[in-house]
Amino acid sequence: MPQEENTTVTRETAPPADDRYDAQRIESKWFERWPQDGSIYAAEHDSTKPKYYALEMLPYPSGALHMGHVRNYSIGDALARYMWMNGYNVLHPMGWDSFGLPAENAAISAHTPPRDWTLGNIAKMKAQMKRLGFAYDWSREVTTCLPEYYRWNQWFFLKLYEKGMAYRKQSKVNWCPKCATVLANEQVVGGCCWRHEDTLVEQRELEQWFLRTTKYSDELLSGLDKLEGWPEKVRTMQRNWIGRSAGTLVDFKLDGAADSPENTITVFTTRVDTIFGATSIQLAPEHPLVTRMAKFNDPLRAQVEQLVTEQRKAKETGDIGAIEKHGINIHHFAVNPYNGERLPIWVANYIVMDYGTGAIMSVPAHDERDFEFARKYALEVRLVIVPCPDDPEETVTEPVPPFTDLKGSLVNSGEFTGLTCQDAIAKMSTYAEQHGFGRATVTYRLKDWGISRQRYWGTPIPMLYCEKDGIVPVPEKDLPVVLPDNVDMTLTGGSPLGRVPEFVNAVCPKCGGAARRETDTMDTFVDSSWYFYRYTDPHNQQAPFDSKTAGYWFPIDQYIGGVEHAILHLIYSRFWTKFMRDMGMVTNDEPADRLFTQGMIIKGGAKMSKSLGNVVSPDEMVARYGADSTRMYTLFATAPDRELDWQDEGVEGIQRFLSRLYRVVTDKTEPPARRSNLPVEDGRGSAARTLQRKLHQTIKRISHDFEGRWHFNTSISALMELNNLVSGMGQDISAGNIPPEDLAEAKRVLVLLLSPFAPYLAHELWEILGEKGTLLKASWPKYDPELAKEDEIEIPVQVNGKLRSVVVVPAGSSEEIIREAAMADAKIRTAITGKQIVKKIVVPGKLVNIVVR
RNA sequence: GCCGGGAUGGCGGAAUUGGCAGACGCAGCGGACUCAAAAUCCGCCGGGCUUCGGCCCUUGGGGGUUCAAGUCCCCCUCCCGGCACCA
Repeated sequence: MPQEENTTVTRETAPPADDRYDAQRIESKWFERWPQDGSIYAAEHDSTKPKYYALEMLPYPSGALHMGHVRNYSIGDALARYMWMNGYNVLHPMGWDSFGLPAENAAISAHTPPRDWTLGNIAKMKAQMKRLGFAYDWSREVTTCLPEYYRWNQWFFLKLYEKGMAYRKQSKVNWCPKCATVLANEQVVGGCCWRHEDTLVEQRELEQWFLRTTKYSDELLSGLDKLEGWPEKVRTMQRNWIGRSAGTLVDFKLDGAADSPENTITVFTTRVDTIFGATSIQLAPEHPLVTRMAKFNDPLRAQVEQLVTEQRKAKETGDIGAIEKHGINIHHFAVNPYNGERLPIWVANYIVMDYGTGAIMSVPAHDERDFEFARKYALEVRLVIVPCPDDPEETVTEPVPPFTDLKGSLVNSGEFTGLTCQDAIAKMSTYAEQHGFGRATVTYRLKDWGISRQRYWGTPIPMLYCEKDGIVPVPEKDLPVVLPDNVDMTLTGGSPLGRVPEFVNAVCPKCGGAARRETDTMDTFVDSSWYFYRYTDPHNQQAPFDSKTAGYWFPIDQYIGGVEHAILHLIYSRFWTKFMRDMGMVTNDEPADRLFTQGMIIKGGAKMSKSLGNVVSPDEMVARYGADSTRMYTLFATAPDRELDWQDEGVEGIQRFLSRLYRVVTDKTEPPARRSNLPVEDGRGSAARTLQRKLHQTIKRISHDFEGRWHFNTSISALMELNNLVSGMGQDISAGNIPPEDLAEAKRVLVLLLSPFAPYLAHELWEILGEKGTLLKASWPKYDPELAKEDEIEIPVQVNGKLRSVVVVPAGSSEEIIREAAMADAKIRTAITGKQIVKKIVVPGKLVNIVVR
């Protein structure tokens, strides 16, 4: 075919650019038009409007956004936009959790200074966020690795130190050999490092800085009950983590030894009521008494060491719950202070040192583990609890051990015989206290937070060590202690900062003599524990933030992020808020009123990962389908809290939908000047009424989704239904069955409802419709419940619970009318012919069921 | 072992209070447009039977409550997440 002809054909058939939805054209146009600093999304300083603080968890600047981020931020952005349209003064900020190990690793492998690497990544990711059209006020951007921010970490550390909430202690700590640093308990997952899931964590003895999180153990726990806007799952995880356990401490004296603290074994038990059934004492292999006794006893030491090794191995591999119980009888005895009985002391592999006191009383009759152990070594099983039946008539039979039920009463228990278990626990604890050999106590799994890290890329801990004055805090006026540049990062052990003399060598502020700087840096979870307060007052030079300003914005109305932070970040943040409250900096008890945890994204049944090669890149999706389609798909594929199974074809589907919507809104078909079929009375024929009803129903559904369940997948379905209806009404429109103002209203509403999900296209269409005001602050449409109601409804008619017909009646019809309509229906008459009607169930507005025999 | 969440067409999922199971989308099939293809538009689309009127089965499995169960109750299987000899 000749070249010229071909060109002509193309010109004639290809529609002008504006007639087709062209995501790239529209998105680049609006990208240029929206200010780069996000100033159109700025919160108002002084506002009579109600406030709304919408917050998404800030990312670590790894170099590129992944789909999980896109999902997280698409949810938050839709919410923020919805709130703006509802007239709220919205705070919607973003920042960078930018300290941390990957920057150091990059420095080693790519010879790029951590700072350059990090800031470069931030620039890339910020550009991605802007391209995706997220509505952030960038003037409030917080970057935790900059001195403007981390100086306040140091300031907080000084305050914590002043209040005795930060302290230094020597202790066994978790050490990840790959990270070459200490980890908090929260960062150890199944015995392995949270960042290196194949690397076992070692135990090392080190001097560390700790924050006294345990001061708030009780409040952190009880506060969970009030956090009704948090997922039950997260609250349960935190409860488990805090691990409160009420029990009794009981001192057992070593038989035949001098009366001294070292010769006392304190056991922790939640069931002191069973103590008359104790037949041995079990110690953890690492218990101090065991260490002492084994010191000059080589055979025993060898045996104990084996138990220790075995226990550690089991702990590391996570099988501690499954190891076979065994132990060693060390041929010493302890005295039960309640009855003076001598109990043999054993060392057992199922007793761990880091819970309770590392010593238990073994009650085989009333504890499954003790029972298992006792059976192996043929130890005595002595019943001291019998069941209390609910029905007093029931005869009490002797239980089969191990009987662990708390619904029982005591037997063979001296003066406590006859008491119920609950009563006995209280009375026996008091008894122990009165006689000086024990007391009621509460233990927690939650430990103080070790924050020292032997790494470079973190906040320097503002402390000095002076030969003369000991530990001396850096004076507030000398903050920030700036992280030096040009630090050798190669992994030779010890803190990299320790190899920078200009940093280490300092002057003692007390005596003016030489002092050494602390060379450890802070755990990066310190940074994220309070960053959201800084957003409210990001440029403050005098304080982390102004209390009044924070008081206006806090608590966060909605916090959105991944469930992987359910424990770590969210417990530390709650702790920090409580500390700041007690300092008088804030008045709220909790940082966030409501929390939402979005589901993971998977592809082909597996988590996206480089090794599986199933990673979907946001950049690629945006280039291929546009930001609107990409974002909208993450909301459409499933409800936001569920796992999302990624399918590229699904994004195409959304793109097709946006194309159809574009066509519907830009369609120029005008109704004829003279209207034909419009009834005079109510001004609306059935087609017009159908459109009107659907319009109001759609506004209702989407508004409800925002206010309640957040099932944006059904919001988008509703939008599709509305769009399908309008696009199928071409004939009615050209025939003049739809009043032009109704059609215009439908298009307007369609664009308004679209805007939280697909802001680029919505802005383009808003302009095409000739709307003047900014879409961002246009009013969210209101629905009229009357107009949303159906005029006629279909009532299914069942016979014996099986669908046999459907009758149409006016909405709101009485039971009587519906019954008659059902009975008059031909199909129903056939179905019930020759049968006896037993019952007719008519549920107005719902259905009819005729029961026949 | 304990706690939480889940299982619905070929696929992702809907069904808000016990009331027509399968909305919406994807894939597939058929048709229109086209020389053709893509794009777009229209129609069909859980399974089985059918005399084409319909009939029967179907929400992981088994039992129950009810006129009526995906939804409530009891038992069981599997999957995901958390905790775990926690004394």
